[in-house]
Amino acid sequence: MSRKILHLDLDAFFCAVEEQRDPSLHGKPFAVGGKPEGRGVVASCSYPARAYGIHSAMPMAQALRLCPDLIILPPRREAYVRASREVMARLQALTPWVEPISIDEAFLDVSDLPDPLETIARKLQAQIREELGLPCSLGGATNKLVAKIANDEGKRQTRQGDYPNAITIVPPGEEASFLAPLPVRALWGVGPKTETKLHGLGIFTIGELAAYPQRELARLFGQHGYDLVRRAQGIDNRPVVAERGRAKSISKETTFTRDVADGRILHQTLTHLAASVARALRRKKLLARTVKLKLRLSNFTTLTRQTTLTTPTDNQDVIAKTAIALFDRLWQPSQPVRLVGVGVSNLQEGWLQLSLWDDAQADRARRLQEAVDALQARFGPDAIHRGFGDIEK
DNA sequence: TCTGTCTAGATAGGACCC
DNA sequence: TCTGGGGTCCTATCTAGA
Repeated sequence: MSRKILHLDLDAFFCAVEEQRDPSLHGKPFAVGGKPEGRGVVASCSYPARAYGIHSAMPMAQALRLCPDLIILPPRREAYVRASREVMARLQALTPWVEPISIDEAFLDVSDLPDPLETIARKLQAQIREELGLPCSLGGATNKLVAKIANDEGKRQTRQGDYPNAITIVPPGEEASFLAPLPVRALWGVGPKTETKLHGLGIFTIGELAAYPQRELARLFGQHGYDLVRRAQGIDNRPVVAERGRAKSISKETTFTRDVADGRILHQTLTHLAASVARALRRKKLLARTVKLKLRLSNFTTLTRQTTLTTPTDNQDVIAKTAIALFDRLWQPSQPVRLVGVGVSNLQEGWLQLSLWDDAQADRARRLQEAVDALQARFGPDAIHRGFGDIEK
């Protein structure tokens, strides 16, 4: 018995939410994203804007050149998160097997429901449109990979200029033949680099990829080669996972409007980013052991440096000082910088040990730990070997 | 004490996704 | 000419310890 998997994608999601707030936007070319003068890019654009060749991730200045009348709206993330929660709640009411993959996409395993996939998809689409006023498209198949590609393909084939509201179902047994004529770029895991390499081998369609000797692809691409062939054949046994795991990393970065070569400004920016990362850690009740610095130079070269602390932290001073120390070792004074970023990884649940202590003990331990962190940030990770774990009550 | 081998973890960068 | 931000995963390389 084959599985019944749906992939749901909210059409031009940010724009659809903006249209709810201001219905006069309907039918007009508009985009949500950063300012054109501030190196901003398009996060989402309306379907009338797409008719001008505008697409997401395009620099806003370029979008404006393609469509001088383009209306530009700043992103309102909280509104999108609220709308997304409403949608996910509808999906979870239908089945517990819902895997959100981003703010506007989710997989559903509806194998337990008696109706055919297409009927389930139509009901869901109508419900989300009627109850929330949001357009969406769905793809259905026996696995996640084909459902997702079916949805992308269905949306691509609908008429331009309006929300696609597409529903595309691939019946069991037709996975490989559905995929075969599509370009390799349509396959998950094939980006610009892999696409170029595959073209170099004379592989342009998924069907050609599926028929290519697996051993040869494995030699050229390693494990990735095996995975590519299996995907090209429409094979994907991954389950729909209802619970998403804890975050593995948290990062904040910023691109300057103009490249910056002033060390003082760069240090200040790193301090602000570190504070923001620390706030995110505390909000999620997490501690991090690894601090990572990201630097992008004028020529778009991206450099990263990271270091692992002996004791995990959510202290903004420790994160800032560690990031700045990494930066000072990497950056040559007066070198223009396009972007700086601060990230943390190696995350663990925060302050679990303290749950057994009273408030005064917890407070003393916290202050002691912060002193340890500060010394470590100043003198390096090896400065103190007796960390939190050795502190006696 | 020195050297070689294996392994695990840390690090840096690349590719990809939305 | 231009290329955001926030993630995940993979690979190659280096290093420290057994």
